[in-house]
Amino acid sequence: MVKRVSLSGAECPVARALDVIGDWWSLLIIRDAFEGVRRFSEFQTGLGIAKGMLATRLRDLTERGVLETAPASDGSAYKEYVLTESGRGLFLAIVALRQWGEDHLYRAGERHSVLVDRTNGDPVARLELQASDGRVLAWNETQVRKAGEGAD
Amino acid sequence: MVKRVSLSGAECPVARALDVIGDWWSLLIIRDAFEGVRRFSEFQTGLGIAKGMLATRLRDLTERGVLETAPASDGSAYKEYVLTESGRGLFLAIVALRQWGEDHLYRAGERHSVLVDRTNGDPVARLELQASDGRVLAWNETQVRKAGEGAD
DNA sequence: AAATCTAGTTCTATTTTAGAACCAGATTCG
DNA sequence: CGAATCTGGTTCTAAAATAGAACTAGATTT
Repeated sequence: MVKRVSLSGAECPVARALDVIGDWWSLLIIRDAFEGVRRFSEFQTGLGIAKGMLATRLRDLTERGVLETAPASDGSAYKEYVLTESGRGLFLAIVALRQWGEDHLYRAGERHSVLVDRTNGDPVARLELQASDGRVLAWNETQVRKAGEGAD
Repeated sequence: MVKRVSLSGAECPVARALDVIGDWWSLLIIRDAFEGVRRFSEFQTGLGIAKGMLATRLRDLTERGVLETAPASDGSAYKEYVLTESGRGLFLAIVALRQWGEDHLYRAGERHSVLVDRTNGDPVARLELQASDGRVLAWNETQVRKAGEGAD
């Protein structure tokens, strides 16, 4: 066997993104990082993940530039894992998954957490895809232009 | 061993979403479905996925309500896999991953495919998260309110 | 100084994956 | 029509990933 397929050379950005964060745990780790989780043990108990898995995921995400380590903010000799600029860029991907989950994965009456505006506590708006002129675009009003075709 | 952890009962919508589409191949299958791929063999050659994997992924996604089967549109006796309403709801999640990949996973000069407005060929705008009143919100201006806290 | 906590590493059993081989029914070719 | 081929799988095996428990070194608390 050749080893799990790598998509890191793909010309499709979706494939490359999944190559970095497309496994079971990575996006959950990143979600927790957005909510302020920083320490190994916090990730571990919060996610219920095996310590070995967590250690390799944190290492991989750090190597890939999504997380970075920093000295612990409480002054102890331990380290913390925080999102890099690149990692923070995943915010909208997580919000999009959240909105899809809210819409399709809860039965009526079932509760879920809600993403709110910190200044006033209101739920955030739904994401929308817009054209360059601001029109809202549905999925079937778009198209993928392959690399190298037309203007680049 | 207990078997791969299930997140289907989580109170976090992100976790439930990942329970459905959080594996290696599902989002790539869905991405291809958005681009018009419908037949088993099209998915198989396009993705380079093993047939066994593809068969179980298509079955799982169908059971979970992301895809549905339909008689082949060319009149043959075969069937096709098409996105359900729920599956089409994943469009923005894929767009968000695409934009992140474009921003962070290509070196200068490397080409990638581009999502464009079908009516005029212009690249689509970047996704933005807005507050209920339309202000653009950054990740650190938001907060997750746990299920059951405050208004629900 | 002893006890405990943190952040891992290592080990094993089980599950998942990749890939090849096989197969039945549908379709095309001669 | 019958033979060859194509489609959409299923089954098999070996390799890799995962879960979970046990162990450990260094930091911190008592």
